Amino acid sequence: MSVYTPAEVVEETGFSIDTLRYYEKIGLLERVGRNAAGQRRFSQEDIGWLGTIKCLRDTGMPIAQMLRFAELVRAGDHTIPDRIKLLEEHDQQVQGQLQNLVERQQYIRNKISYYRSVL
Amino acid sequence: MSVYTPAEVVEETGFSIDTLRYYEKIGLLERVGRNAAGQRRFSQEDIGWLGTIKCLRDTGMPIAQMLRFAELVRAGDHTIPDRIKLLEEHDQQVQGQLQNLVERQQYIRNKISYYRSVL
DNA sequence: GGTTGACCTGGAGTGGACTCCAGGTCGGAT
DNA sequence: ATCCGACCTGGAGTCCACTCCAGGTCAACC
Repeated sequence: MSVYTPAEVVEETGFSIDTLRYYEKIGLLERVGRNAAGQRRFSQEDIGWLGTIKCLRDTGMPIAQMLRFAELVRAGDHTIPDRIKLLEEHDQQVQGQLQNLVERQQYIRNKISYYRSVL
Repeated sequence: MSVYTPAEVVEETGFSIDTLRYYEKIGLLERVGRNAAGQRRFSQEDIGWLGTIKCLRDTGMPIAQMLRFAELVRAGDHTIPDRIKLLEEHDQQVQGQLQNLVERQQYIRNKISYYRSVL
């Protein structure tokens, strides 16, 4: 049952230590365990959860919604249908981002082509 | 040579009137023409530029960089190579976003599948 | 036994991009 | 005439997601 120091978690997750503390403060991360000196020692589970958080965050989910998701996770297995719903909505949202991005990228590329053509 | 009222531009571009004023204030939009009463009357060119702005903004370009681009455009045709460079860098950046999004989406979908499997 | 360096806390500050507000001007409809 | 709605200005306020700071603890290496 390995534990991780803050520095290791920073290394592994890409979150800054300030962000980790912030996430704990707002309850996105449940109270992390401490050693005798009061320093954080993250569990394997924490790391896993942070991976999920990172994925949701990097796909543009606002913190408020991640908090809702965190609450569902904590509330137990009976919330799984709600979690599916939340993730599916987010997936739709990501799908929209993707479509939008592809379209816009085309516009940018056309613009570049145009610029090239007038050189 | 048609002109557009603020309300029409809001309608056409999707920017709010406050955002339009803000963009003009910071110089992202060149001083827009006014009628006798001092009200804005946007030109066809303004609309075109706003389309470009919208595309760049919606693909995540920060305002500071859009400002640099605006300056290049204003500086004349000799900056076209620089504009190409800027847009290509941005295109790369968009490409990165896309790849990232696709990967993360897979993770989310796997998570959904997992949740479905435990129901 | 003194100096690092990694960590702690609560709370303040930052940056980016808007968004809102008070107080005012027009021109047209009732 | 007056009322309304669309617009104006300069400047203040908001929101989000961090990020930084001051002042402190602890363990370990030299």
